Amino acid sequence: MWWHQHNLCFSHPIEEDYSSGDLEKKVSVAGSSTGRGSPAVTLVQLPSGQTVHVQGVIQTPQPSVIQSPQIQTVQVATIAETDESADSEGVIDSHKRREILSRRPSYRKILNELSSDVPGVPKIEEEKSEEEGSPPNIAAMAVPTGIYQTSTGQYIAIAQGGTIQISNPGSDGVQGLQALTMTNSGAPPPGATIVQYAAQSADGTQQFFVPGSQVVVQDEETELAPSHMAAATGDMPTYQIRAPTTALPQGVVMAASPGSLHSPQQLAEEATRKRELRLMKNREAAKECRRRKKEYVKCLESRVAVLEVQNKKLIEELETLKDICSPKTD
DNA sequence: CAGATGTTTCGTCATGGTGT
DNA sequence: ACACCATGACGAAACATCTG
Repeated sequence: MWWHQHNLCFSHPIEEDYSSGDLEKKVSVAGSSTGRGSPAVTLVQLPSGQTVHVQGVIQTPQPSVIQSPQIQTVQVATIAETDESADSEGVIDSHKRREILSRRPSYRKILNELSSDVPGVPKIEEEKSEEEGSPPNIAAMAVPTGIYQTSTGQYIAIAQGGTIQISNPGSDGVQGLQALTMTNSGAPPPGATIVQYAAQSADGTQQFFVPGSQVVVQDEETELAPSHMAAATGDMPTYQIRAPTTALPQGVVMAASPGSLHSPQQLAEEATRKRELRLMKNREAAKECRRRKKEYVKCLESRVAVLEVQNKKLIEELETLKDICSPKTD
């Protein structure tokens, strides 16, 4: 909803709260427009507490910083209408809101569009390996043949020579990185456990997929409980990468050919497996989305700061020109 | 210090957009 | 048409701050 409100922010004072704390920050926008031709002064309070005065001296065709390319004025009007009649339409409120809140372009798209207009705005790369999404410590140590992310956000890089590197994106630098070597990286005997890994991480359940051969990294102690519920603090969770032929422990997600499913039980298991996989992917996607969103907000804030400086300069320039054009006549 | 209140973080669901 | 992805919305839990 917040981007719709931004559409109004230059004509109405708005105390804006990103809904349900999803954005974890507040940007207060108080605006006052004195009408046509008069400069509109807008106060933008950044989450850091800094107050930015954005004064529109010159009405340029340039879109507002906080406008998405697809501003939908109709939707804003609809929201206002919904708010007014909220008491009578309480039941359909949720559904209506969902309908009202149509999709906006992704942050990556918006930012890239912004950055193509303004040189100061950094681009969000298509591949996160260029930025903080992929910890630099992985690339610094070896040339990985594959990088995977676990369900708890850790990155696992499998390097040539069988070295597995695990890094925690939450920690900066090399501290979060742990490495281990597969002892039988050449040709593992069928059914044999390839490697056991004990990490100092306080994280709980681990699970990731390695396309092709080994399938699972499983925390034996915490099964598949959600990571935030796992109380493994201080313990040394163990992980195993198993060959697909081994009997998998409970909760292990593993691909199966759909054609081999017959019994209802197998179908149910398949459905469960698909659901688990979907949830896991969506979990990771949500994390990534939030990370992008934060980056997006940061970029917007920095752009506001840049525009503020620009604006100041223009005002000064205007004053100078005024002085030149209309010198005092006394 | 305990309870209230606010904030942050995370997982999940719903849904639109997009590629095949 | 379908699968998959991106993201807003929502609720729950953890954490922080305030208040009596």
